[in-house]
Amino acid sequence: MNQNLSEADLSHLQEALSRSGQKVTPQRETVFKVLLSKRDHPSVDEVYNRAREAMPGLSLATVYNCLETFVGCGLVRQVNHERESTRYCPNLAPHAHFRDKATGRVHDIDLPPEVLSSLRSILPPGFDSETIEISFHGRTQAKDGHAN
Amino acid sequence: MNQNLSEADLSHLQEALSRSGQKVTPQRETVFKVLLSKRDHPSVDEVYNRAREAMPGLSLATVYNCLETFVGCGLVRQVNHERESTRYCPNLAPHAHFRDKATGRVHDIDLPPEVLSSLRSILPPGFDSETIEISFHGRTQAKDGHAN
DNA sequence: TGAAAGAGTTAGAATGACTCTAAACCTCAA
DNA sequence: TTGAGGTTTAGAGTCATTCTAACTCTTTCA
Ligand SMILES: [Mn+2]
Ligand SMILES: [Mn+2]
Ligand SMILES: [Zn+2]
Ligand SMILES: [Zn+2]
Repeated sequence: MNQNLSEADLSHLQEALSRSGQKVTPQRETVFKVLLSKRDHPSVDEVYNRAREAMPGLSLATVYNCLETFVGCGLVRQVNHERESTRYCPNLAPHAHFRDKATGRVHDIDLPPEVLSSLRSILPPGFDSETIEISFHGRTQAKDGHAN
Repeated sequence: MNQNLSEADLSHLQEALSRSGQKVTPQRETVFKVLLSKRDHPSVDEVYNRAREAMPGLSLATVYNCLETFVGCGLVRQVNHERESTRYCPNLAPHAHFRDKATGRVHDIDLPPEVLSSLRSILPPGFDSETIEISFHGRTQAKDGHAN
């Protein structure tokens, strides 16, 4: 949970921010690192709590601001399930989400191109989709075993 | 927007409610009728406003209660898009939702069985899904023409 | 050097969809 | 009649999120 952002991750951040005229700041680095180091779709509060370990003065408002900024420049995706609080996901590959009814945990489900296009194909003419959100809800067999 | 519930719709309501030990009431009939008569995925407030035309004394709390009851006995589905307020849908066939970026309107998109099963097939072993939610977000060509 | 500008951060207030509470209301069956 | 239990209701409460306005930091250039 410590260690700095890798050179590659930092330039990814740098790149995406400057593309929309914004700057890398210590707060943004910290929040981004939190998202990358444990990809369990944390809520704002979870991000806040984790980030404060590295940067105790960080405010909740800033965490909201950073996350909004990241979403705006395509660095992370928001994940919503029903009316629960919004979670954040730095996985930029096309994927669906599976929420485990029992634990509340959210898992990434890889979305193969052919499934994605079969989905697009159900849209009638005249419907141009920019984003698709797919979320499963159910149970997982408890053969987990790893921390995370 | 007036006219009573058809015999068939009323017994559908009756049936579903009694299956879970609950009763048909004038409020539930009114709210259910609102959902059936304009299937545009209204929010709670929209349902409330429409329902009060037929039943002026109806309270917002009761609308929340009725809708929760209907969801509980499988008469309607909740539809969420990002953090917007929850909308309600009486279409029980498997379908996805398309939200028009420009108008905010939500459209039903029919979901063929083969697409549904291709979706289920992306789940790794051990993941048992009870519900799938699919929502598109984008624009529609304005060749509408009908009221509703 | 030393304002001034502008982006970013912060604490706390405000918002709003939703949920809860407790009293009133109904219906039905002793 | 009475009362049990489901339903409805107004209003209070909750909580994630957004807004506001003051503060800080960095950059620009007189
Ligand atoms: Mn979702
Ligand atoms: Mn949705
Ligand atoms: Zn994800
Ligand atoms: Zn629908």
